[in-house]
Amino acid sequence: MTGSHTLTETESRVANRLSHMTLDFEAMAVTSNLFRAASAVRNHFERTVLAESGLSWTAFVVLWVTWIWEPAETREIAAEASISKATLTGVLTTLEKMGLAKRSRSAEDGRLVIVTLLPAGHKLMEKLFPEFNKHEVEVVEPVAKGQRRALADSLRAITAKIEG
Amino acid sequence: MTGSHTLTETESRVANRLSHMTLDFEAMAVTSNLFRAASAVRNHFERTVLAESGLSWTAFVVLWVTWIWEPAETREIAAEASISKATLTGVLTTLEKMGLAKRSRSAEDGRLVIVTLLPAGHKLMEKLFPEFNKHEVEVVEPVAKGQRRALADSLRAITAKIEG
DNA sequence: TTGAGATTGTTCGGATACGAATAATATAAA
DNA sequence: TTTATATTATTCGTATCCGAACAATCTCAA
Repeated sequence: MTGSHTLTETESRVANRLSHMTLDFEAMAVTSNLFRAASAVRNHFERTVLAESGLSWTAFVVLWVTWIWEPAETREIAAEASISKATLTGVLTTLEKMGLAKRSRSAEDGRLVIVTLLPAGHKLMEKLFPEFNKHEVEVVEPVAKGQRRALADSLRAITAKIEG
Repeated sequence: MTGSHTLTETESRVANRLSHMTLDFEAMAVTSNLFRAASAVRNHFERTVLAESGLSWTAFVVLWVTWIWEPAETREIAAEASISKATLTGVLTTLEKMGLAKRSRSAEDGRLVIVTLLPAGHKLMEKLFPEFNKHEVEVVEPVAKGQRRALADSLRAITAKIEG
């Protein structure tokens, strides 16, 4: 836990502040823990597996998506990486500066930009991704094996509901 | 889903790229969906409940933590909000500029900075938080009622494992 | 053919976001 | 008392991150 306060302590304080209101503490606990977990995992990955390559979390995700779907259109990448087009522009510039990926104009549609990995990008991902997955296993380890699919399903359901 | 590709399609592509490796797709699905969900929820909240107040997600969280624990030390707030001290400095400046909170030096320990809410901050949170919780309920709605506690517990376990 | 409307990537402005270095303060031992 | 060590918030540099405005391109109806 980041903070020094327990969940029940927080809930009781909130209840005091809003004693006249009916609040759904279970929903609160879900979103609250969702962000703590996402933030903790992201920082952990950036400080361990990704640190040696000098990649930010987002840079890695963009690289990964490109690696899987290449040649990939930027709009695809942005959607798959859950970032805006504006953000992707900056991250792609970073990846180009690092010599890992490159942009090229689409021949069919002059508006589109196509992204491919350079040799250094391929080499990096082939080394990095297995390590990354090992850390993913570690991260998920405290969740009982029989619970992991349910966890992924619940998270996917939340995303689908919002974005659907 | 943000992207146009299904999960199995992605997995099969990854398997092709790394057919010589043993990968844990279940762990991959958990972390992947964790970030999609967190990102989707955050953006949804920023575009709906928080948009009218002009608050970013982080600014809201900092405001909320302060509201609950006030008077609060900045190190407490940073830990509770899962952000670095450096980030908090900037966010607090924003909140002060908006007239919602204010800083003051601790009398006992000259190194510490104490944060309290201004009247406008109190008023805003009393109005905003119930609305926020309503959206939290909506977000969690697609997860079966009996599954919500398990979801929160799994997420908390992941955070604890990393930060413990 | 042309011109209105839609789509795409980039730019711009402003707000996070973090690690490292820093200055101020506190605490401890010598 | 003084000195070394530790702790705190801020500053600095750099990299996201997004919405809005923009220019380039495509589409399709008139």
